[in-house]
Amino acid sequence: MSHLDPKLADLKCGSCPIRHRAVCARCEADELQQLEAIKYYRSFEAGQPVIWSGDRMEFVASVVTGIATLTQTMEDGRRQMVGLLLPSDFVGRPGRATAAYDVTATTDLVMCCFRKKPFEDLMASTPHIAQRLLEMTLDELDAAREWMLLLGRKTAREKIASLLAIIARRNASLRAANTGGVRFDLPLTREEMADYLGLTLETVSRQMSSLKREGVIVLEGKRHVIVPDLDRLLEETGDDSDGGMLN
Amino acid sequence: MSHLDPKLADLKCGSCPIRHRAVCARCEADELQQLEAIKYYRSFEAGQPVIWSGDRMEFVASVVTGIATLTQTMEDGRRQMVGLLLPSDFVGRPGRATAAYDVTATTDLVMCCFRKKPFEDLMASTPHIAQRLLEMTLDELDAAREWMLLLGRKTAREKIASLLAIIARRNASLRAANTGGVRFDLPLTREEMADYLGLTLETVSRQMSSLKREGVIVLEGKRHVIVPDLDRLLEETGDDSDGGMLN
DNA sequence: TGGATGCCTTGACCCAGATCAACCCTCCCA
DNA sequence: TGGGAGGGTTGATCTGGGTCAAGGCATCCA
Repeated sequence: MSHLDPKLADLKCGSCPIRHRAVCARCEADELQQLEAIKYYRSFEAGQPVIWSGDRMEFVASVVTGIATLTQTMEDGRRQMVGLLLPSDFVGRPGRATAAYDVTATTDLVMCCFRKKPFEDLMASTPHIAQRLLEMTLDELDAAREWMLLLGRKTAREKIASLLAIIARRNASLRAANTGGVRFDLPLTREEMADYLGLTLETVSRQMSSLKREGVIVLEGKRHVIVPDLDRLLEETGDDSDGGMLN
Repeated sequence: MSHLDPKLADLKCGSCPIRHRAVCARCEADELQQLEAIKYYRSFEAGQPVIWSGDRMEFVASVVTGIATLTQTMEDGRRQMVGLLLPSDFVGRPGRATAAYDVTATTDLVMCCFRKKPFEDLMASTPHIAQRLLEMTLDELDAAREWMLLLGRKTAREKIASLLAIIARRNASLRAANTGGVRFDLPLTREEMADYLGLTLETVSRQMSSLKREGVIVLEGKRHVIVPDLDRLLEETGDDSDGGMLN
């Protein structure tokens, strides 16, 4: 769930036909060749499960296009989303045999998979890859910790604003013409938003309505969001105004 | 905040006088020698800050003895603890110049520090170290995600029980004589527990009283906890009964 | 063309946990 | 030897967000 670094995202990876930063960034010819040999693509339709918690997991992968979610479920059905995988994000854990979370495609999804065993071997012999993965994992850890603050201490309104701000940031390219605003499609249903934010879907709906009523956002249909003034939205998140001090 | 692996924790690391698994586990003679050259110890008294969010951070480190916390604070003072560092846990991020969280010693604390720049150089030349760090970071990420479920979906009582269970697990060696129980000292004040669990200190106190009233725990003084029946406590956590399926 | 299904909204009510406040205990040191 | 600071408990009350329930609006097929 690390935030996209545009420089890395735009690296075209040698002969790899699709842009993604997961493992290829900075990779050199022979490493790349070895990666090519063990990689394959899989696609999923919106709504399909990628893997269930506890299943054997024979690969690690990175998202090429589309969006997937990681969720945990308690026996009584309470659900908490613990990660949102956007293009270039990585799933799977070298050294672990089974999946720890349910992974689901929320939109149509293409993933670039690497068979786990050869990937691990490759990692042992090429320090670049372990270092790159370490970097990405540390980004994810930071994102998870930011999310802990949200879950533990923010109000419902701040949670919604924070989620919108994150999606807006990842879609920063889609600026509304010549204004300080942004527009984007929500990739999540109200229920999925609730699962991510530790709320109920009714509360999500009410807070969206409230932000709309007060002009912080404009809704076109249920899913398309226009943020006329990004700073106004950021004020609602409860975060430090300076946007964080990562790196 | 990864959970202690007793096997690794007990590795005595070559000439390193103090047991900790942070970087030394499995290390070989020359790597070790290089690590030795850049390491030094620092100690802190209970309550002292180790570093503030935003400060320059010239080292990475692992906890040798004692307990430290990672916390985030919002401008209006709301606080959320995002990590609990127990002996053998690692702090700091190669490749980042400033600290992202407040780090505080909650008990007397000894840390084994490595100067950052030479540590990064060493990491670049010795794949073991990056891989070891990756493994540890993935453990922390899992722990963070488990905590997200707690913060987002568990009740106050389940949160308290979960925290007690985690501390009990890390102190599994201190089993109460010949019973299925465990005893340990709480390393946190009620307020720190609250900051960790996303609650207020009053709620923490009330739930502790309630667990005590119902015999799930016995309190000797404010801080010493006896868990007469660990399974009974685990039932209160809301978690899957099978204790998770890590690895 | 009409109902069924999925997704979303809104209202009425309730309750877990926050807030506000009083008080207790223990340790410290003036 | 007393008072004050730090930590903890408990009670009374309030409220944000959960729960329950009704209905709206697309889209999809029969």
